[in-house]
Amino acid sequence: MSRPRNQGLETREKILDVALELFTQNGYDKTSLRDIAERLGITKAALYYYFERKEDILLELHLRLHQFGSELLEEFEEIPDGEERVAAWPAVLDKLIEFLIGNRDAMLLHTRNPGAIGALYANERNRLENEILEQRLVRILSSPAIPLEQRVRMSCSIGVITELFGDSGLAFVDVPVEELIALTRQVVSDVLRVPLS
Amino acid sequence: MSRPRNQGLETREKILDVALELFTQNGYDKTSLRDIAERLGITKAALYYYFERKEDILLELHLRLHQFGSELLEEFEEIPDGEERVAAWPAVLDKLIEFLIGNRDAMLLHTRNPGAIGALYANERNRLENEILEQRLVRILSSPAIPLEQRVRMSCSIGVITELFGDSGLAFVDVPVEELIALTRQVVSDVLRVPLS
DNA sequence: GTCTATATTTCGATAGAC
DNA sequence: GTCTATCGAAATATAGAC
Repeated sequence: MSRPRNQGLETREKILDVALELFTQNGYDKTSLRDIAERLGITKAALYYYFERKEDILLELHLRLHQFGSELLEEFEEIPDGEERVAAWPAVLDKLIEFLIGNRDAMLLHTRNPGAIGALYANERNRLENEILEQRLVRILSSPAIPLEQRVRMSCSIGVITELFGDSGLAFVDVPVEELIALTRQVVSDVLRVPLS
Repeated sequence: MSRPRNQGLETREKILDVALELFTQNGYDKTSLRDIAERLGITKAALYYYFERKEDILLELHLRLHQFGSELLEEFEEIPDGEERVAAWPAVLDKLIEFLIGNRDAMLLHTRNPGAIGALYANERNRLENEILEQRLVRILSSPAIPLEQRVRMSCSIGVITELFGDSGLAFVDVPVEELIALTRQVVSDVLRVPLS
């Protein structure tokens, strides 16, 4: 029967939601704290109760993706290097597709604000996590246990997915999502030269 | 024997060159007119002699790409719709690869400044040209004379190229450019399910 | 064509009342 | 938790001399 005490947390989440939308739509630099505040019906100053700096809002949105990437890599790294990883790669792509569908805005935020995201490197925790994630992916794609051509194809497969569910998707808006996914998986299969699950 | 009177034009070109570099490197919003002026050894105010507004510099850089895209589309549109266009698509990709290699900065300018580029939509001429170019590409990729799967593959092939010569190329810096191009063409060939020239 | 000087605007951030 | 009011910095843009 107690009145919910989490209004603060709700407001904080709303700030992040609105910020994600505006940062994605209009760009981080061109989105002022005033824009965010007005959308929420509060004032600019109120935002400073929840976030010390504007950058901290972007940072929190960014670190969410680290979580997904890290978990995905962790699963994959448990697989022995070489042929087994090549065989397991399609499953990684499936999970990536699923994630991109559910987080289009979050992905757009990054692809459309590389400068602002890059500035987050000033944050020590973020820089460290980024470097580790990149090293882990590059290590996977640089393995001598996998032929160069196959590694290029693994990289290309990521490109195909990000393209179709990113900018280029405009031409196929009429195609049902499920059919588009099926076609994507088919193309990815050809890129990897192995059938998907 | 007459002293060249085109110093103005040369300065104008230099402004565009420096602007392209700084916009690409540091972002459009984070590049001030002062930055550009100082690099050229002139003052901020002098820039206003050549360009009425900062945006006009970006606009001129942008419209250059319209030229390439329009010419590429024009060639392709002369080909009869259907099988013949499917057969001609690989040649389009070759030209695209060649262009991307020779204009990496110009491409980076766009991919890294979607907000600023998007703001150019306020310019009537630019908005018109953009819409026409997009319509022309969408029309090509929407043709009922080409099976859906093939059209998706045509779209994906663009994605593969932009990916490998864009962000994802980091993992293969040690691979010679020529070899990387060869591998790219091989993957593109698989995506399209036709051999490249 | 280029300069100095300045007007004007916008934004991130802070202080303090309620 | 939210507000009003304001500061300081930086950027775009303009005016007018040379």
